[in-house]
Amino acid sequence: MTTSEENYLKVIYHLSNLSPKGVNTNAIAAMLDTKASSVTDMLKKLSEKDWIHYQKYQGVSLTDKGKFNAKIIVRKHRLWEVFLVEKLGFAWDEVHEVAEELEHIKSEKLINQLDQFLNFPSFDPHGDPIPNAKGEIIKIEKQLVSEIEVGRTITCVGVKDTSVDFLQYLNKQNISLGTKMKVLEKEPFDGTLKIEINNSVLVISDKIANNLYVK
Amino acid sequence: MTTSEENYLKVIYHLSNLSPKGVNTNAIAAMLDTKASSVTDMLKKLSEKDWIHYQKYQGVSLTDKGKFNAKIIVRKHRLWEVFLVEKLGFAWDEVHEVAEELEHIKSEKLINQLDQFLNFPSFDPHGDPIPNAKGEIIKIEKQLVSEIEVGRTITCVGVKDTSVDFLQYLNKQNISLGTKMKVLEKEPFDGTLKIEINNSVLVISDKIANNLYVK
DNA sequence: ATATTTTTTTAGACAAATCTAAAAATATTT
DNA sequence: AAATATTTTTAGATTTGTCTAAAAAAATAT
Repeated sequence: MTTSEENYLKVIYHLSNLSPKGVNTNAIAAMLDTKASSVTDMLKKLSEKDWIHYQKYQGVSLTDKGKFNAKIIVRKHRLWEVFLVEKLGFAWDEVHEVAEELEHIKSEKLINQLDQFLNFPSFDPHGDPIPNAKGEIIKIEKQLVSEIEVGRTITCVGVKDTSVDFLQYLNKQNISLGTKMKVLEKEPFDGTLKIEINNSVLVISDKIANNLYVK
Repeated sequence: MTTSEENYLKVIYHLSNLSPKGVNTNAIAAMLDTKASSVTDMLKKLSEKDWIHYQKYQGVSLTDKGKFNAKIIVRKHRLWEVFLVEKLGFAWDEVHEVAEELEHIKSEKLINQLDQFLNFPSFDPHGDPIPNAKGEIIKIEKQLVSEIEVGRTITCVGVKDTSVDFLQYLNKQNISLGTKMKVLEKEPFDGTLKIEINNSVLVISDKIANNLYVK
């Protein structure tokens, strides 16, 4: 399995969660910052190897084999992120790029020993679940801040967007996994929220509220 | 710098220590398990980038820039080997292949944090010195067992050959870094040695004696 | 239902790294 | 010093993953 093939599988896996009917060529191209024609070429190859169901013009979905492979790549990515943060002192906004490279290292022993070394973590530094060696994932119930009714007290358990910009915004506001907050007020017009954090009041946009998972 | 370019630099670096006059195309091809014509192609490219001195038919040597880059790759390789052995419980004969992949991960922060995490080790699991971030290497005086005169007591400090076969032979004989031994007898005909290890006597071939470093 | 727009695919080209086969340069032998 | 052998390079082809431009299919709008 080449690095390129792995990247396609991973992207199809992530997009499948959003559009279970079938993933579009253009969506894949956008995620991988490449051209639709390149995607079509690769889809043929992945289909050849029985990792995706592919019919011209119909969008794609992962086969069981493909889904398992994708989960193992996600597992590797997230375990390396834990390693970078817990052991090497990286911040949560610094890990993605490096993990993108590390996830392609090919050694089952490496990843399983790493898992053990990290004490079999269930979640990565962004609150995303880490598949185990069999590809199984723990799903926890979590909601976006935007879905919480006024008055509830909640705990931050993850982020939807993992971009550097968003993570650094959260750093600036002293919000991290485990941070407790209370929804004070909701503006119906634009979805802006007033929340209480660390005994002070913060106004957040609907875009922020739509990218922060809480419980 | 591509993975392929990095592998060429590393091989030229290692071969330069053996033949300081200039490294041959064929020698590089043999080390990289590729064809001489492929090597020539790459040598032109590396020369283009000012990492090697290259003149047709004359063999190559590293420029200062090239040598520095090579040392950083070696640094990465050896640090990862330490990580695999010390933190993930790999045996010294299991680390090479994985480290060959890990050495190509591109992040200065990663490698310097890893260095710190490992407590700035000076030697890798095979006793080879680890260049620091500036590319500086500590050289210790070490000799091959084959060069030791009869009667001396010595300590194993490294291996020349790092192949799985050789390392597993040493495992089998309970020889590792730090193992003390005494040269009891030398057979002039074929270089076979009798040595005392852990209060028992072991006969080793000249090939073994020529690949074990001691002090 | 037809026209228009958008999405997807095809056809053909390109760059990187490799290969084979043949030519050129160098080294070795007689 | 000439003949032979070895090493190295060149020329041209191949593979992988990508690209552009154009064609085909599907979706949307009129």
